[in-house]
Amino acid sequence: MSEIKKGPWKIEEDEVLIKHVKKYGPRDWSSIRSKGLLQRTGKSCRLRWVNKLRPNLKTGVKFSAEEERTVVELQAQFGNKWARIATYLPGRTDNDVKNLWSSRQKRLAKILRTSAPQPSKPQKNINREPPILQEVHSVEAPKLNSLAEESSLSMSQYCSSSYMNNFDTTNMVSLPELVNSTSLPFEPDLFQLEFTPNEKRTCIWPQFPLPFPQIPLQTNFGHPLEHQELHMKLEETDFLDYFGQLSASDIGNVQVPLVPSCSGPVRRSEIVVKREMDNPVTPDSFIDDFPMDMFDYIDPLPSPSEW
DNA sequence: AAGCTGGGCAACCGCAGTGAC
DNA sequence: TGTCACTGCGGTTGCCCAGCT
Repeated sequence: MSEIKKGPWKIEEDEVLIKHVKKYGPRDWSSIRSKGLLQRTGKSCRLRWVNKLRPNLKTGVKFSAEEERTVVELQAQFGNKWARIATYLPGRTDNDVKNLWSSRQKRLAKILRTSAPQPSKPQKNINREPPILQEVHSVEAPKLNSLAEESSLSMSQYCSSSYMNNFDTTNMVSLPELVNSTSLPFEPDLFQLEFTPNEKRTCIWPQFPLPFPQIPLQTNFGHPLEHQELHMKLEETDFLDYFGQLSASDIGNVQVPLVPSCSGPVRRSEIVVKREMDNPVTPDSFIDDFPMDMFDYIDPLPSPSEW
């Protein structure tokens, strides 16, 4: 048997493959080699067909913002089930979706990495904000990208964000933890942005008793908050809107479905707004280029101006 | 102009599921 | 029931090219 050929496909090879599929349908991939038609493995032939030769593919067409949003939402829902996600995007292959996601994560990681303050020694969750919040404080305005039209997000998107996807249910974060800088559920490795697919993910707010713990919240803006005040402010934010008509005391063990909802408007992070004041950049350009899940993460926090 | 870097993309690899025997 | 071949999927790698220095 001749050597197995690898590497880029030639036009002639494509033609042979197309002929085979026309004749026998998209199957019997192994027979292509056994018949001596091509020196490619069956797997290689199938991959070539699925990713490049199949009809109705959007080859060379960039993902639209809508498609990108769909990918983000479905990834939150299904995890890294690229083939499954691709079925929701006509003309897109699992490889396309996978590459898109990979690029997106690289882009985000770079934004976070390049803007991160370099600590002299790693400190583990001591008197610090969640790392992501720190990054957001200092991040520089990136260039625009296709996510530019992202302007409103829901709390459910927060729960379905890729950040949250980093956590197994064992890593669920409570709201008090989120706002309490002395108790952090995050690990520095979060910035590796490696995900743990988990189809049954739910966003659980374990034991969210109100009023909040008697720990003054020390923000980056130097505004200690008493829990009652924070409670009041949180109620004013639309983050509680997510929970619909639940009273605050009902929120103790809410399980939030990960399917993104179309709930009401959610403001951009006030933290980002604060930072914009410190480092004026064009607001839109600053906001718009962030991966939407970055805002997902920080949306629930109340506005410093409201404190 | 040359070298470097990063993003996008195509293709390969390894593993798992499934069905035929 | 076990084995094998085939197929599908997700992770990873490597190439190409545009933009930057």
